Amino acid sequence: MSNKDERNSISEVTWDDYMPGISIDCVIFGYHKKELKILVLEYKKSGIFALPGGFLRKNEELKDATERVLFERTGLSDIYLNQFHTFGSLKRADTKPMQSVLKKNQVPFEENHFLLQRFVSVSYYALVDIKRVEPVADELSDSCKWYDTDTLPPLMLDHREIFETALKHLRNNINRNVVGMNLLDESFTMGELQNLHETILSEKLNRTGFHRKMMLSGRLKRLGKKKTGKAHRSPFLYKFLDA
Amino acid sequence: MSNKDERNSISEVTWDDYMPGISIDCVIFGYHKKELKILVLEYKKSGIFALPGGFLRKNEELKDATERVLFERTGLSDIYLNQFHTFGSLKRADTKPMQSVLKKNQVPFEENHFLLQRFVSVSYYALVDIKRVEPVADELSDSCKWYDTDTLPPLMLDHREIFETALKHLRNNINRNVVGMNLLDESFTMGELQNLHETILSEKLNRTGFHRKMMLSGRLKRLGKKKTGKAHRSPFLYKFLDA
DNA sequence: CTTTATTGTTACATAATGTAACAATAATAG
DNA sequence: CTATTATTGTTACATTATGTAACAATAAAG
Repeated sequence: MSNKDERNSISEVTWDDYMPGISIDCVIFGYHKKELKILVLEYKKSGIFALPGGFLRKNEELKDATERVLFERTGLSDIYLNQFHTFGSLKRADTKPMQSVLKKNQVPFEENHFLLQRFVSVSYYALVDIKRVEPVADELSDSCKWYDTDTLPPLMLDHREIFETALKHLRNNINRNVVGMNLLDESFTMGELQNLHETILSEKLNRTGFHRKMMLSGRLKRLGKKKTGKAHRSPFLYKFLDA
Repeated sequence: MSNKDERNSISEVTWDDYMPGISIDCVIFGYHKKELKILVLEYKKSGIFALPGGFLRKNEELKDATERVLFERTGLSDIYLNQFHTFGSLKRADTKPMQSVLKKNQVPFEENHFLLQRFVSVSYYALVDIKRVEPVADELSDSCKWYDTDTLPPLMLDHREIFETALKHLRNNINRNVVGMNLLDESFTMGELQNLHETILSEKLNRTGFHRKMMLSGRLKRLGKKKTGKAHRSPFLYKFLDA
């Protein structure tokens, strides 16, 4: 199960192998106990928090680069990915946070260090099964952890805006089954699916209407019943038909 | 009315002032006589067609750069703009078409000429009133013209894919009033609005249903009647309330 | 066996949408 | 002036989707 060693193996690659000016940022959503969470990095002792990100190699497809970044942080390689926006504000040109990070890491750097430039960030959101993820921090960070989206720490640069834009797109996307397929177990009860929708939308939904809509959508297959051990009728299990 | 002289004034700016590796491509939609059109550049005598595009200056906001590009091609500065996707395929790294363009233009170039690199393209679509546009070609092109989207010439690199993705996003966006607001005159009849929707969607719509839906949406204001000179009841004029 | 909690189902009201018919009216032809 | 024609605005009704409440089923606990 553990592939942490293989990850972060950028040793043979130098900054020269990367496209300048282009970065990739990822909002990695997970779901557990009625809470929507994202992965956040904390840079070593600097109190600076950031979204997981990376850069594009000169001979690499944009999507492949994103999958590589995601693999390095999560250990997963079959992840649902959605490119939702590219951020190019001049606010992003402020290199002070990254200078502070490099100092804290005692990395010697010149003014023209690769990390100290303006990056235009192509941003993706990802949906993952939180139980399959083994978060690993990158070289400059000492933690990569799940944070409840309701209580995020202050994020560096425009990363808060990136997260909020991602959430907006996720909410618009919630009717596609990929959302359930990647955030829930393979099989789930109708109640669990409704809880997921309510958490993402921050809105209570009507039980009967939700049930009917899901069944009429034709995207669910009903499996057997699930013994919950609770004192009431046992619910059916469902799974998504492939998109 | 003519501001063609002020446009294309990049004389004081050198390639050094631009971010490397990042380009901006624009799908500029217009509408005339039940036809959806886009602006396409033809490079001088090379038979190579491309979407209007440009580059991002080092001290420039991404959106400002796009508005600058649009102003240079159309002369308009108050344009509806939507960033819909960023294209980073390795297919884009093929510099042969651009080399051919430079040769045809008798521009001497080295292998490391700014235009001969891999660009990641941040792409926008724009909606404009075709009557207000005075298309102007750039230095390397000899024409910038409207083409019916049903009969586009073959486009360079992945520009065909960029156009198709833009059209998909426009179709999803058609219910926002910006679509009508920027592609039609300020006031229009219900029939003209329906024709626009049908053209964009490539689909016949029901007249009664369309009329009712538009009126119930609360986004239209009914003005006076319009004399058409035709032998039938004269239609009302409508305008969009501000979004 | 009764109670309790939650799920599945049915029923009915309301709203949205599809479709057809009809009424209004501006120009034209006689 | 009247009838005709073409297109628009409106109304009516059927169909479908959605909101809401009531009821039936049932697994565990008392």
